[in-house]
Amino acid sequence: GLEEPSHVQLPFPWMKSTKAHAWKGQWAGGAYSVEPEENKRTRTAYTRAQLLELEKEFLFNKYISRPRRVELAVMLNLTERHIKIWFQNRRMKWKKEEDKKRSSGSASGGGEGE
Amino acid sequence: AVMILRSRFLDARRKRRNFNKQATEILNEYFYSHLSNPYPSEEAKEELAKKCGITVSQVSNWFGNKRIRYKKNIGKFQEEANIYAAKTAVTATN
DNA sequence: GCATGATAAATGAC
DNA sequence: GTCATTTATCATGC
Repeated sequence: GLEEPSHVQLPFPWMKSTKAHAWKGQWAGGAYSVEPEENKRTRTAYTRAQLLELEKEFLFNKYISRPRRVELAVMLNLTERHIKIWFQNRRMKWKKEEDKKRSSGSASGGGEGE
Repeated sequence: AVMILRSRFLDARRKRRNFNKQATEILNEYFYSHLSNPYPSEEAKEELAKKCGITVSQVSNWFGNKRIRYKKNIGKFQEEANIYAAKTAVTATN
């Protein structure tokens, strides 16, 4: 017969996917009815040329203006949203790198380099 | 259509080394004793980092990976969950 | 051959 | 806008 799970793992809220749940039902027959793969979150793979241009622009300034963003979007065949998000992520990365430099140069220890 | 080309050159060397068994032990203990909400505060992350001998970023990476991989396949981690559940009779009520 | 840590798009809270 | 996080993907370890 069917074994009854005596202490089923509670489906805590954090275990639910926020958007585009790409995986199949984990507790099917239980609490949730997870849809099959709908729209998988697409991860755009930027080309070398695109990244090069973006990096160049970032070197020029960390914040991109709206007009320039439109221009760049056309030039690189990307959406404005792509550009916007790329700059946001790039700034975070930059900040992290700067943080690392600072901590590495001052107080004892911290040399986490290669 | 969005053509996803695999032009992944060496953007960065993602060198990785596995953590100590002891570090993994500590991280897992925290994870399974806070399974209802496995999101350590910044303070908790720092403490874990110190105890494990790794950086705070590495702690964040570990929990990020653990959460997504756990919820993607809960069954796979059931055995591990039982082990750590028995190991720590701790109040997980945050 | 998958397990695992790191990186980077993409999302969402604020 | 920042920023922690999610998610896919990558590179490595074993």
